[in-house]
Amino acid sequence: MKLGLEFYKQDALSLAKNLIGKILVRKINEKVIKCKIVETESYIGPEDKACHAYNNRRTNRTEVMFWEGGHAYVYLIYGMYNCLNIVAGERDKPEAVLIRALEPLNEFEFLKENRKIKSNKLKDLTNGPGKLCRALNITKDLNGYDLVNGDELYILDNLEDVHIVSAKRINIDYAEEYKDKLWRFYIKDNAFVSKK
DNA sequence: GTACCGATGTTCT
DNA sequence: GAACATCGGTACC
Repeated sequence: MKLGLEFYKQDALSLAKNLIGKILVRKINEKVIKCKIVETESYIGPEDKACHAYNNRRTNRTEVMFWEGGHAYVYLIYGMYNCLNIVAGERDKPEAVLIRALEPLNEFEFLKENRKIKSNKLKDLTNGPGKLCRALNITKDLNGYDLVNGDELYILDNLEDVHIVSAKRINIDYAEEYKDKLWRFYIKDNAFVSKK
């Protein structure tokens, strides 16, 4: 069953944990690509120095984080890669959950064609935030997309039991006392997690 | 296996 | 002009 508005209205920390194990669905033309979410990170403005919306910084880029939960926040990083976030919580509270890694469940050939890399390992297709966006053709066109009412990108519930562990977030050394927060979550021993 | 490096563009100082 | 929530290739163990 598709996750509804109430699910996305929880705070980013709970949402990051509760998104683990859920099924991300990407519809492109007639293809319906399904992937299990195996790794996430919380970004909680205005207090979090690692968050783009730290100190309530509200710009064209961060605007979507201020929207109601259930929207996609997609931004460009290092000039080459897009990153997909799920906006959490209430309107005017800038919180989001970064999707860091996915486990593909179908359409493996489609994902591989999008990635254009030498590796033949399935896990190399989606074990990082920039990689999974390229594999699923997620670009800034989807920034602000409505995951509750849209059908090109949405998330399905999954009742499967998962063993979640928490860890420090990745590559935010500039965030001072917030860099060591255990705001990253992933499925223990899952091969598709980006970093142990 | 690890280490380094370049690619690339938007945002903010 | 610098920084940046990254990645893939190459070089070397």
